[in-house]
Amino acid sequence: MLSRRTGTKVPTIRYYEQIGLMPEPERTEGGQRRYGEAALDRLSFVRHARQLGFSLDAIRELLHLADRPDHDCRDVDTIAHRQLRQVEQRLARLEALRGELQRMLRQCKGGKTSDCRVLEVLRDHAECLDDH
Amino acid sequence: MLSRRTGTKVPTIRYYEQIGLMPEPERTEGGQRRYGEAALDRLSFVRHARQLGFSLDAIRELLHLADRPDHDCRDVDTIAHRQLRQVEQRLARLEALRGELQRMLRQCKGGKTSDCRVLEVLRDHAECLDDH
DNA sequence: GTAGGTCCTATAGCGACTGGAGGTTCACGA
DNA sequence: TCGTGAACCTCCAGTCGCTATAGGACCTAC
Repeated sequence: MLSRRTGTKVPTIRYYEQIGLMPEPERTEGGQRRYGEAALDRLSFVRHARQLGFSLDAIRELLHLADRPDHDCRDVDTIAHRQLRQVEQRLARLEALRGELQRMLRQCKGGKTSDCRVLEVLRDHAECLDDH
Repeated sequence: MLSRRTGTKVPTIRYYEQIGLMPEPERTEGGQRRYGEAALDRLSFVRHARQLGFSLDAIRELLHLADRPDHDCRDVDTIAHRQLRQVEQRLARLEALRGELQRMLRQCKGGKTSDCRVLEVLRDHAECLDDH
């Protein structure tokens, strides 16, 4: 049910429950979980934050803050900014990698692996432009 | 020694040995590892490829090809191109995330968490521009 | 009543390391 | 030659965020 309505695999929901991100739901007499609307909202929140790249720890903080409506929202802002900075750092790094890979591939003229430029670049770090 | 000369932690080298990326080196009488130049070169190659984002499996293939000097270098090219494509995909995804995070943060005007725009966006996926 | 699909728990695995415990060996200085 | 301290040894557990499997129990519809 919950699984299908949020596109989340069952073991994932189980996992969230285990680490305390999702509350333990009611059970039928036979022991199967039955979820309410609140659980659906919470799971949607978690999944969406995950898609935006937030860590489960960050999401735990966000949920904690969302449960305190009177709290100043500055803390939420801080977490989101932190996440943005992380994304920007990863972007910068990946852009550098892309450049290096492209440069490496441009130099390849075919032939034997013995004079393959790609392998040479990998062998000799000094040939790199940026110091990853 | 090897650890310091390549900036690789000892357990990491141990791990590479365990999964067969690094050969088992000679040992002293007391059982301690002693590495030669070949091991240094190989480890440098691995580390550099890792820094360029290649998976250990891809690196295994690359090493395999590097050991066959007469082989056509097209296979090397293929692996590097695959890697480039992966980097480009990750870049595209991260750029979308950055946009969404920035948009979310621009809307925040401070105040209580109860009307925090950031939390609202997380709650309501429909507010998102792209369908991550 | 029974067939099927979904659910249950528990456990192990992924990639690529990292860290710790508890003990051994090596290199260097006196 | 001995002592000391650093670096090594093996083995195992943990990280993150799931995912998969095995071997059952249950629930719903016909």
